[in-house]
Amino acid sequence: MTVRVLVADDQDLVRTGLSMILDAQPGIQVVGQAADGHAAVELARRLHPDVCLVDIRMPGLDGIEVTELLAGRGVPDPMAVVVITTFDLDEYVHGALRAGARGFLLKDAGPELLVQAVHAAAVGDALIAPNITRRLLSTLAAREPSKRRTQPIDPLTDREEEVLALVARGRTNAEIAADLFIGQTTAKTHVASLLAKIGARNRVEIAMWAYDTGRVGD
Amino acid sequence: MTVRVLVADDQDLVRTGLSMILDAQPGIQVVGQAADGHAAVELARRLHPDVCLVDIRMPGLDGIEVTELLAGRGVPDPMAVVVITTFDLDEYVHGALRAGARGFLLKDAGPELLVQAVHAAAVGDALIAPNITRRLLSTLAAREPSKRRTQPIDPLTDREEEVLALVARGRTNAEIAADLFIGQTTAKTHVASLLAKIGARNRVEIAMWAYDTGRVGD
DNA sequence: ACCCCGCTCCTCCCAACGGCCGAGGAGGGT
DNA sequence: ACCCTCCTCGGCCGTTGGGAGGAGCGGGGT
Repeated sequence: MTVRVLVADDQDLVRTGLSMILDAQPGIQVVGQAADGHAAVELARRLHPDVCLVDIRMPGLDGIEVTELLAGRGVPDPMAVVVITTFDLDEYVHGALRAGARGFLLKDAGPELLVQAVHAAAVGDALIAPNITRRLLSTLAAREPSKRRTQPIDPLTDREEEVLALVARGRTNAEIAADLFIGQTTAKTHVASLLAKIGARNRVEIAMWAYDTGRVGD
Repeated sequence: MTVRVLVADDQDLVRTGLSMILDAQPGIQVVGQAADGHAAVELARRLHPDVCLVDIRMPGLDGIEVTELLAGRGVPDPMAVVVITTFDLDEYVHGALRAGARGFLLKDAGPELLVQAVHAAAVGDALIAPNITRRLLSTLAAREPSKRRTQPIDPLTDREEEVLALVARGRTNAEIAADLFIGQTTAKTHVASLLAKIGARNRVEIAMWAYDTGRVGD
């Protein structure tokens, strides 16, 4: 049950350093090393390691592109990729996580964190360095403050919620009627109720409200 | 430079257990314990601990409400709150993080993780349990895949971008015309171009597209 | 000089939308 | 029994939206 790891970093010292740290750990075995992105992808596909530890700055393919290829959406057999970098840049973090990374570390992190991140990735979990997590949380929180802003006013009925979802998806009254097996008149009635309750002037404002309150688009 | 911690949990055994784990740690001192939400808030405000460790399930105020009061937006002197729970529910996680938590742990986590989370919170960082991070990442990734999905097709002109923004905000053609100092006919022309370029069937779909591609709502 | 493109504006037409009125039936609460 | 809410549906009517034409003007590129 040892975790098989592939280490990819273009700096020889860093790469061997990381490998030694991991290899010294019981339960972890470094099965391959790569010095550039292309080699990393090729090795990963050949060795099928449990976890790939990849640096962002690499010649050829950078770490994010490697992650995209190994763990991105649409990849048939996604692998666990932990991204590591020297530079604490938001674009790196977002890029890596969007690409499907199962972990993100800075090189100034301690060895314990590295080991924990590898183990977490191996079992399908993900570990992000605490100093990065903090900023991630603030952007995360800033992104969804709503849900209370315009909500206090109204309890929507079940039917209205259904209609709301359809309106917010751009369906016409006729389509809504067909989807819900009701007459268009009824569909119009529900839409009218929504307009009144939400205080919207047209269905686009209904859609906006749905997005802002998180009822759609999540 | 010891970290002063407040532990809040309604279960006596768990609370004292957590306290003992932390107190046994060099550099960490438990300065207070609370068995319900109200006591936690009151104690926290009196003792000003460096980190508050709060359970979610508590009588009176639950952990999320406590977090909101101690670290929420609008709080003058926000404190570092680490939330801990037995139940791995998405609503808990989102609620806690939105409330301003600087950490999130499950009770089945190891003592090391707890200690690391406290230290991270103390210095302003945040640590989230790996098994939670993983799901957090997937919802995070699912939320912003766009920006590429429907974009490849069309370069919008400057004017169209302006009209797009207004359409997505629910303005009528007449209002758009007034805002941009153009005739409504022209406004309609731009909207028609948008419909064609984006492939939308009505202005709600234009608004949807605007939200999905991140041109509005960020 | 030319053409292409973006911005502007026009007309005609019909479907969709939204406001306004009313009304009946099912279900829960008192 | 009564009331109240929700869901269902009808008609009328003015406004808005969206499709299909065409057209003039200015700037940049060849």
